[in-house]
Amino acid sequence: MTIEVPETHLPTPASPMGTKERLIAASLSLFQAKGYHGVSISDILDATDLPKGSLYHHFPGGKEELAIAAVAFIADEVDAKLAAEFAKNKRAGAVLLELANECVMWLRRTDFTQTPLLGLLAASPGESALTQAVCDAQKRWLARFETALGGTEDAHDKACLALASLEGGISLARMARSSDLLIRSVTLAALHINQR
Amino acid sequence: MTIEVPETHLPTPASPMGTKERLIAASLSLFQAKGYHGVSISDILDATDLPKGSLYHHFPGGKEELAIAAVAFIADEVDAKLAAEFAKNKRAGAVLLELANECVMWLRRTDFTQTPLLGLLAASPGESALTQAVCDAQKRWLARFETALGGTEDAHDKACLALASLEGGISLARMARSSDLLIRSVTLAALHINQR
DNA sequence: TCGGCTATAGACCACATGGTCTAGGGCTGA
DNA sequence: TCAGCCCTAGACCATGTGGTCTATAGCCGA
Repeated sequence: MTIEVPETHLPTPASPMGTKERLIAASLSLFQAKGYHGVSISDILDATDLPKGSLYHHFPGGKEELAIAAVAFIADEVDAKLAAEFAKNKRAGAVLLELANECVMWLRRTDFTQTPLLGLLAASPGESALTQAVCDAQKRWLARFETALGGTEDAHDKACLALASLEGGISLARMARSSDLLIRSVTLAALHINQR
Repeated sequence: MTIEVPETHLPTPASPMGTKERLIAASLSLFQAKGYHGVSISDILDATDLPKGSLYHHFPGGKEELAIAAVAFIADEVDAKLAAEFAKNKRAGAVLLELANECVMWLRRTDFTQTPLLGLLAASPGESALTQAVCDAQKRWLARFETALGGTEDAHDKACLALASLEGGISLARMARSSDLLIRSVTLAALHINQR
C-alpha cells in the first residue's frame, strides 16, 4: 500500500527541516487524515523515509509521544494565528471567517483527505495524555475567542459557537467533499457572533 | 485489557435481540467510543460474547460491512427521531435543542466516552463504502432540517449551522468532559436559526 | 589522529490483527 | 428418525503492529 502524504506541513521551498520536525510534520498530516489509530509507525516511517531508530531516538515514548508533539505543534500554530489576527483589532466574526477560509483552502489542497485542526485526533485512546493535549489546544483557542469577545458569559457562549461551527463544519464539508457546507455554517455563525 | 461496552444501544429490559442486532449494537457503541480503526474484531467479540464464526456468518464483509450496518442503524434512528419531532410542527431550533439534549444525556450516561451521532466514524478509510455511508447519513439529516426550514437557500445555510454546531459542540464537550460547551453552542445556534 | 557522542540504520521480537475454514450443535419439516 | 439447513464454535493463518536492541556512520573538540 502506498501512503500519500499531503504536503500541508511539509518543507517550504528549501527549508532543511531537522529529523524531529520532519517526523512531527509528516505524522501530523497522517493523523489528520486517518486519525490516531488509523496511522501506523511504518506509515510515518514510509512518509519520512526515516528508519525506526530515528523515530524512537527523538520520541522514546513512541507513537503517542509523537502524536502529542504533533498536537502541540498545530495548537501553537493556530494559537499564534489567532493572536496575530486579534492583534489587528479585527472583530471575532472576521477572525473566525479568516480561519475558516484557511481551512477551506487546506481541505481543497489535500482533496478533502485531511482534516484541518484536530477533529480526528479526538479519536484517541481514552484517558490518555494525548486526549489531554487535544483538550488543552481546544481550551487555548476557546480562550482566545472568549477574551476577544469581552470575557463575559455571553462571550463564552459565542466562543463555543465559533469553534463548534468550525470543527463541525469541517466534518460536514469533508464528508460531502464540498467546502460549501463549512463556509455556510461558519458565515452564519460569524454573523451571529458579531451581533452584540 | 478489558473492554467496557457502554450500554447505550443495548437491549431494553428483556428484549431478546438477535445475534445480528447484538453485533450492530455493540459495535456501534465501540465505534462511537474509539473510532473505526480503534476497534478490533476481538473487541466486538468480547463485548458480545460471540465467536468469530457468528460475526463472519452475518457479515461476510467483515469489519467494514459491520461498521456500515452500524452507521445505517444510527442514521435511521436519528432520522426517525427528526421526522417525529418535525411532525409535531416544532420549529427547527426547538428540534435542534431537543436532539442536543438527548446527546447531552448520552454523553453523561457514558461518562463522555462515547460520541453520539457519527463524528468519530468519520475517521474511516479513505474513499471507502463506509465513508459513503457516513456521508449519506449526514445528507439525510441535513435534508430534514432544510425542508423543515422552508427549503430556501437560507434554509440550507441554517441547516448546515444546525448540524455543524451539534457535531462540533459534541466534540468540544467530549474533550472538555463537560456538556456545557455543547449546550452553549447549540442554544446560540438554535436562537439564530429560529430568526427569519 | 583519536575518543566520545549523537543520530541513523534496520534486524529482530512478541503479540494483535483481520480473515478463512472445518466441524458440529440444534432446530425444522418430511 | 433423519436429512438438510442455519448458525455457532473456535483452531488456524499470514500479515501487520508497536517497540527493543545492537551496530555503526558522521561529526566535533582535544
